Amino acid sequence: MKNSTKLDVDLFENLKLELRRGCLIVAVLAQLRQEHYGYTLRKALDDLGLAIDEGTLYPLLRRLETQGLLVSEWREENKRNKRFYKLSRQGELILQQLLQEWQTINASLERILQEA
Amino acid sequence: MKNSTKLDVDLFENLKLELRRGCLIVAVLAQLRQEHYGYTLRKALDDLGLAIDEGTLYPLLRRLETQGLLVSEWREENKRNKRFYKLSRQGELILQQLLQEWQTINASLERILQEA
DNA sequence: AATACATACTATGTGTAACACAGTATATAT
DNA sequence: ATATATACTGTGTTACACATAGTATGTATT
Repeated sequence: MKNSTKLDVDLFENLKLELRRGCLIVAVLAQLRQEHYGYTLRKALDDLGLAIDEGTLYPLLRRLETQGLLVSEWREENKRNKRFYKLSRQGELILQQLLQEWQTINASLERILQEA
Repeated sequence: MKNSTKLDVDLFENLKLELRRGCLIVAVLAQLRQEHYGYTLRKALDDLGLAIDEGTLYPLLRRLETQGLLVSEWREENKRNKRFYKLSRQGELILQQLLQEWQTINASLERILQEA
């Protein structure tokens, strides 16, 4: 029968996804300091423990390119066409700022955890 | 004239908000190991460097209660009625899991950053 | 040579939730 | 009497993830 919608999905899974969401953007930007294309980028993140669905990663890449953080090139490699992405100049700047924010958040969370 | 929509808002601000979003949930849950009401919870988070808009915090609290992670009580204190929230049993469990996930993400991000 | 599987990306619909903005209301200070 | 801080509620818009499905080519297997 299996009639599962987003509603039945395990509550913790959803919260975990929400927690990852913002972090994934940082992870993607950081990875793209070196050129990658979607498929291997996804594998790389997966290996690092940051699994991301195709239907999430590809739209994210396009969105980040639209926002000017990435630049891409459609190129042939090993007889196959692939879209290669890498960080733009602006992307580098934003990445640095986001990493700083990340530190701040980390510090805040650690302070909260020490409270109780 | 001022015709600002979400689109004109500074790009970095949006990304920062996205990064915070998931973390805020963890921060809120962690803070609510001790009872708080909305207003002081917000101030506390603000002091920790995790500023959150009223229009974001209150709906979040209601949502987390609906999901069973928080329990609340409408009570008078200093001649004013306030809604006091605290972590439920299930909330404690979820918080522990989310903190674990947080460690994992942190470790992954650090590995990425060491790469280049 | 046919089939299956891995690779690689695209397209569309739906649901959720943040955020902007505005509103309600009481206590305290000036 | 008025302003300000406190404390919460309500509504609409926008944006994005995720689910799902589709397209298409290369390589390995039988």
